[in-house]
Amino acid sequence: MSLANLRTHYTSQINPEELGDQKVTVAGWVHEVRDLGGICFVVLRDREGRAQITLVKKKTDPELLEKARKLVRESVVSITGTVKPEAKAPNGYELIPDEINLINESASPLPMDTTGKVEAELDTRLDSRFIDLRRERTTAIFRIRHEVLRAVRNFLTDNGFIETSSPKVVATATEGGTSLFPITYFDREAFLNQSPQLFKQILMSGGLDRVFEIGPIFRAEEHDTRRHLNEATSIDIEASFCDHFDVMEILEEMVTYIYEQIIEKSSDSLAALGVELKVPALPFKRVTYDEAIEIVNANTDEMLNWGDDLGTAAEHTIGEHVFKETGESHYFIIDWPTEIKPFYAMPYEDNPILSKGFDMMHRTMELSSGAQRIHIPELLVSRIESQGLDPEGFEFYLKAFRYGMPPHAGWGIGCERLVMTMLGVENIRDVVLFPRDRRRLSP
RNA sequence: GUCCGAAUAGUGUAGAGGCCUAUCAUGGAGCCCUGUCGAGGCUCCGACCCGGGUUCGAAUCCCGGUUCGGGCGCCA
Repeated sequence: MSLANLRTHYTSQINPEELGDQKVTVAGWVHEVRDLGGICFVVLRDREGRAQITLVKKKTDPELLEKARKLVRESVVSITGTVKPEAKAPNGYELIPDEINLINESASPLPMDTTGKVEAELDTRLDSRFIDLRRERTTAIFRIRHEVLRAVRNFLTDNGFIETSSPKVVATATEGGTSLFPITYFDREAFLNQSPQLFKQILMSGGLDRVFEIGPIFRAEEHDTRRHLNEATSIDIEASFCDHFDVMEILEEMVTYIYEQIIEKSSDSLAALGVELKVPALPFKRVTYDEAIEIVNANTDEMLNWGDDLGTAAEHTIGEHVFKETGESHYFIIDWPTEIKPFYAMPYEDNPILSKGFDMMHRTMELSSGAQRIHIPELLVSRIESQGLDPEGFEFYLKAFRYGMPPHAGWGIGCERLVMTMLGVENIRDVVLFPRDRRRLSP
């Protein structure tokens, strides 16, 4: 038996002028039942919206009316009825039912409210994500995330990038720095990959020229903040015959394109979230590392020395400073000391204590980091060594540099941070369906 | 990891040693109600995180634990 007869239309597809007096079947969840005595309203919710089913006591089969009154909220139903244009009804129509098919009754009470009357805490919502997703606000976030990723794919594809995938199970640490999750790979130890970095660089040696990847990254850091996850989604690119400034332009253009696309395609979701988006102005301000240090030292009690990394407080100070000056949330920090950037960041030829690494910042947090990469094998080996790492562990990677590696550059941007900063969401877990953090491993 | 804070019906909350037989909202059960759209009215149901301690008496104070939230660190 086909289930196609359970639904002919989404609620949003019912146009009362076109479908007036016609029979339709809608399927979804019982959002609410409002029984006024002589008249009873059932609100059915599907992914696209809601429909009001109206049963007038005097005109309805008593059995059907009783069935409607007894519906348990959040049960799955399929309802067939006649579309009746009605100015008093939400969306300008209501459905006069012939048949109410109770497909799966919900248990009661619900783990949380779905109507927006009583807020639930994030932890409660994540424990019952399936119910949380039945709330308009939550769905809106994930609809927008989908459009963000679609915009990324469109933009990068249109700019000559090929979508690739790199392994998530790897033999060795990719970059040093962060801790990795060890796993068992048959009889060997392996790790979950922290970044596609080394693999996308190898693809440059392979001549793919411009690649991108959207995929999971794993970090075993025991961080405990509103903007960190142990499993995140990274959007990465790598491009040959480019320097860091070239890929910074690609990055800022991509970000503005995404904002434009979300405004165009997701106005309903933005409205549900109460967010009014402003497209960032191009080009993003370039702040040098030296200027960043000065801003922090001039505006706070903190005294940073040249060579120090920028902490959370420093990032906020610089972000607020740039925002005051430009009215923009996005900016770059460039010309970082080589020593505090990863080994693969290219030092400036004429001043090797500075690197061609950059960070792309939002007022509130770091969104992306990138660099022109070292393409010269000898230099790469000496940088690996000077960061206290063993080049032998990187042989699979270094090999690709000895047989014709073009100069190249790239970046990675955190998908969740991009979405949360765009929507003004305060906790990164809000923009992940099933977040993995220091404590949460289920659901 | 560390510092600060919190934990009360399914959900969100009030509560400052006896006023607690624990507040309110939402929810659930039931009744009334013909235009609701956070419907309204009435009745009922449902909770003090765990373990010690102080006290005549603890939801309330103290100690330990657990869990959650926030800041910082680590990191992107």
